[in-house]
Amino acid sequence: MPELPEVESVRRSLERALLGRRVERVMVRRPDVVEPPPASRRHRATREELLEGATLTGFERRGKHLALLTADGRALAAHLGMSGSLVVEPIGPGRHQAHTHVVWTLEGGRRLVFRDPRRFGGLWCFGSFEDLRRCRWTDLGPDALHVRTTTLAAAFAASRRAAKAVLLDQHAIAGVGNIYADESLFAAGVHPLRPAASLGGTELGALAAAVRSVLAAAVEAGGSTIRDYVGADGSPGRAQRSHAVYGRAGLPCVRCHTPLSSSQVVQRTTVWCPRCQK
DNA sequence: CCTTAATCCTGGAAGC
DNA sequence: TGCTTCCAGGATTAAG
Repeated sequence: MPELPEVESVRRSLERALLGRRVERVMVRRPDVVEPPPASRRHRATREELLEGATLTGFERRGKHLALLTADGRALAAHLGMSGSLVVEPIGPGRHQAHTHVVWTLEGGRRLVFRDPRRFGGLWCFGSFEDLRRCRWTDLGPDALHVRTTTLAAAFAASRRAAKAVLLDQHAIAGVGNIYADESLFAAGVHPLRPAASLGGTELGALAAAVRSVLAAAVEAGGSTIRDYVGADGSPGRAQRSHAVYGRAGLPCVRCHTPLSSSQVVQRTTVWCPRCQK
């Protein structure tokens, strides 16, 4: 579900709500969504490893990956998969919502909850941000929000795959998923099936600029809510209102009114304008 | 390298 | 109304 803009929106509201807060207690309701540190892989993660007693001092993101950092150096990696959410909410009476897997009770009377119905996401415990980066982030390409034309050009030149496949490849550029790959390709006028290495300098510049501006605009709109995404404050995003192609197969192109085409590309539903995208 | 298909899951929507 | 099928913001793995 969440791509870079959704994860960045969550990061920002976690920072706003939780920076400097202390975690009083952690409750794990589904241990299998949590992976303990590499040194103690055969044990379940302890509450300490899940940040109990720690003061939250930083919220970092690379691509679609989040890291929660604490004053004493502990670090928790989070990935939201297709349906995951991290939400800060008041502590109320009654049962937890379905699929609430981990609950952090915070000083000051609120809690942070990790929910993930499909459980494609997860949490990974580390003793330091260094360890987290080494274990979880080394294989990620540069962050897509600020991707440089030269970076994109190098990745495209080195590949014999379709343009959309390279955009979706987190090793090449981190953060672009199915929605924003289609939106960026449309904004740049590039057909999703164009061989990546066939793009010229002007096209690569346009595509890199499109990736940056499409993602930045979506961040500003609080991300896209297609089905169930909510930010850390529980509110849905608004970026879906400005989608030009995603979810609009068969509808008229916003630029030229030609009906949008759709098919499977790299196993993902892909929508493009047959006239605007060459 | 590259692509394809299968896999991990749940739930909402569409189809009959 | 109820049952079945398909589909979904992701990512890894094995097979060809």
